[in-house]
Amino acid sequence: MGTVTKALELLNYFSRTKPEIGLVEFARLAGRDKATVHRHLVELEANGFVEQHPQTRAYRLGPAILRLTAVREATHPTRRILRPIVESLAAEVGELCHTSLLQGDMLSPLFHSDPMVHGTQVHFDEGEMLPLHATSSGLSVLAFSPPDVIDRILSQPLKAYTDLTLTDPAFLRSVLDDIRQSGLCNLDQAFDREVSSVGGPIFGPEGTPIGALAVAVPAVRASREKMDEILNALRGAIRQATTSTGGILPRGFAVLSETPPSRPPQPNEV
Amino acid sequence: MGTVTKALELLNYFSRTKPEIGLVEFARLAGRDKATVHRHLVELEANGFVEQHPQTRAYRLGPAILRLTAVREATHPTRRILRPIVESLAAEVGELCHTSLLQGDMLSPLFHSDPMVHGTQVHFDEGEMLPLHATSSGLSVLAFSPPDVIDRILSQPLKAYTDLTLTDPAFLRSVLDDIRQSGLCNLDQAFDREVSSVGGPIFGPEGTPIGALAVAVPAVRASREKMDEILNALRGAIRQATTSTGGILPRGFAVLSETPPSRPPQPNEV
DNA sequence: GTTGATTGGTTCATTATTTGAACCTATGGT
DNA sequence: ACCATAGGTTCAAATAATGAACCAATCAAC
Repeated sequence: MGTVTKALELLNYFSRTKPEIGLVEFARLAGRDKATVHRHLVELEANGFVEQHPQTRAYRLGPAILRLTAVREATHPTRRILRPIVESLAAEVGELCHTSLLQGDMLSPLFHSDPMVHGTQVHFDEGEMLPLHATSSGLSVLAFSPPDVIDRILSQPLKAYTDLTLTDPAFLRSVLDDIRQSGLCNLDQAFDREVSSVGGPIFGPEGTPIGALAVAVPAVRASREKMDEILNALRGAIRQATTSTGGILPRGFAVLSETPPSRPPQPNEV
Repeated sequence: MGTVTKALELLNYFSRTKPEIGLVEFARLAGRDKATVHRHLVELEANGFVEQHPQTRAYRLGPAILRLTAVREATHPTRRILRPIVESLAAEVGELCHTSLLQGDMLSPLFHSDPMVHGTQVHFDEGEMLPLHATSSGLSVLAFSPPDVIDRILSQPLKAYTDLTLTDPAFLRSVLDDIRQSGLCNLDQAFDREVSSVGGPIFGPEGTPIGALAVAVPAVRASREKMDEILNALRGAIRQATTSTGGILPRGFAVLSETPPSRPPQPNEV
């Protein structure tokens, strides 16, 4: 592992619940020597990726990332476009909805929207990366990814996040086949013991997935009817998210998402 | 210079006008060997800081920065708070308004808003860092910075961006004194030959500047009356930006910004 | 106060990583 | 068929990263 990666990995320890981290704690988290971590933090700070609280001397994310986001969004406005789609989907189904972008072999959460219409909410941490094999977002992305990606992911050890996480490669392949049929993935308590989720892929300009859109529902509220309703709403949001970010839906996908699942085809329809 | 810095500096070559950069061009820009740059890009890509266009193989900013921005904004919502302030100021004065955050000895642009009410606009590149000595934003930040920072900045060679850039340390110190009196800085064509600008500091929780808010006006439109009007509007925006991001105005500053410059004091006023 | 525990930070000889000239391959233009 | 330019790789030489030990400051308990 290169020095650059070691330094950049430090940034991943920041999260919504841990926005400031001290030197010694960083060294513990990263399992590296204090001196090494300090050098890395100094370099990150010099480049504005972290900044130091003047009093506590703890480190937090710096202004450089905000500027870089502004630069990327100016020409490639994924975030600006996806936000209203996520928000209106969340409002429509009344549940927490989130979107994430493919980053290597994980999904990098972009943001979420929680309409807060129920007493219990799903906890969602924007700092936590999502695995491809154990989330509805991840599996829906994987289903439409090139075969070599699928082979690579399924050949490595698959971590079980709960007792319901699917870890058998052969069974996962059959799940991926189902997802390719329906276009979406419904996963029950595979990543979080109390959450049932529905996810679908957002496609890029080459017709391959660049990210995902998903709805997370507390398992206690996840009735069959509710999940069907969410699946329908999600289908539309997926289409919209893909086309408005400049992506193209793969051939089969467009057809599937045109057909409302519960509506029988009309004979005279054009 | 450490390896981490060399890699991170590559990200600074991206800008609104240059959102994708190829390997060889990167090597030219950075003045480093192609092999070195390639290794750095591979590491940045592995961490999601850049991604590669599948067809052209050019590199662009990656999804990791979006996630990190989301994490920072969740607990430290500078961007979300400053946006409406910048937008309403831009609408009020009818000119391009921008905000930037202090990052080391430079200002890192956060975003800008252009109301587009005139035929000519100021060009503003979010990718370009702003120097402290040659911009109204920078000088207003410098004026309220600790003496050791002022000494450090003024003792290093000061680049002249135009023939009107102030580069004499002694004269700059007198300018800083004036800025401390008025709270704001009005600078004419010092960074861009065709732009006149007015800037003021945004203060952090310790009463030291964390960034700046500024209005940029095409020099041809920069009449005395217009600039005075802008100065007044900016004063209010500065107060609002500082307090709503959790900062505190330094002692003298609060008083100054209460007093409209062109209004004579009333004798019976409390 | 004094002690001890914890934190941020630094030093420098040892060690491992980064570096870059040369090389390979693919593509596009003439 | 040729040249120019692009992305990417190799491996010995050069350089930068590493970490155990050390220093200083802070804080809580006694």
